[in-house]
Amino acid sequence: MAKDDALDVAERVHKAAIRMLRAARVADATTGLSAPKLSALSVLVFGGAMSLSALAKAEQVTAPTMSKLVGDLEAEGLVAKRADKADKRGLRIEVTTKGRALMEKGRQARLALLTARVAKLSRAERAQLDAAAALMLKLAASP
Amino acid sequence: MAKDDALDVAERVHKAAIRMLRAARVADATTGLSAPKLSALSVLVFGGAMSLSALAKAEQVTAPTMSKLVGDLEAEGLVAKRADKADKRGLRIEVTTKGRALMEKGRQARLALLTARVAKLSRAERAQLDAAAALMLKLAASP
DNA sequence: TTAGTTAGTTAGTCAAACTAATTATATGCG
DNA sequence: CGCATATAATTAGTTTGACTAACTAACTAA
Repeated sequence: MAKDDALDVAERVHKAAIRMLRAARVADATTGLSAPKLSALSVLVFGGAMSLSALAKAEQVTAPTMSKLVGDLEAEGLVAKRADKADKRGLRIEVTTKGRALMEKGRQARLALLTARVAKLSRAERAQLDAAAALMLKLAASP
Repeated sequence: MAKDDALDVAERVHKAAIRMLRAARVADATTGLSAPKLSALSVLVFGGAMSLSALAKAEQVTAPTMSKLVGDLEAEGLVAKRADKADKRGLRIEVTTKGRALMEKGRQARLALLTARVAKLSRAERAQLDAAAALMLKLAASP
């Protein structure tokens, strides 16, 4: 049976994830923040304070790109740069209370959109979705 | 039980989808094409030839932005513009053979990455993932 | 027929990506 | 130890991709 062939499953999950996130994306406007800035902020909130290079790597951009983004976020009071005690070249980039609040707002808007739709599913379907979420995380983390 | 609450499920699926696609994204470099161009090309391949405004809407950008992107893609020989017979103002944007091949290459690279990981799952897990894909499409299409 | 709408393009601006080069600090080897 | 090399972040300059405003051409309906 072709239906559970790894390639076909990868294909369908890939496409479905893209469509779902694309639909959710329309909610981002509520923050007034650009997608790259919102995304960087989100990584900081969930991953905790980190160096500029670590953040750049997480976001798959170069250090200069992230340097500029973080500079802008700092100017808006959404993140703060602290010196790294152990390494004088390095930074610790932290989310401020204001930054956390704004990120949370955008996140809520996205989730509200998705939640309204998830709520229409049956209990069994929600369980199915939840189990798949764990699997997708596993795929993402896979070596 | 909180575990199948709609908000929690939405939250976990949202995060998992983001992480999975972020992991897959590293493969896009193989095409030499930028993300917006690759994405537009992909919409054309799967959605078939369409007008500029339809493509712009699908990609959630404005008409001028898409006009420039399509112009670039045309210059690279990846798409072709044809006049709309019924409406002389309109265009039909078609993918060329070359465009289709390049898009397919990028798609394969992404999917190869995911497929390798999906293949490590059990048959039951793949089935679970596949069922969830259908549900995510439903969420994306939901009004 | 003419007023209003829709399709697409052009012009101009800004944000976000890159590479190359700079500065400062760490690290490691002879 | 001292110098070469590597690493962290920034600065400078360029390109790409996003927007709005303004335009032309063509369609639609009063």
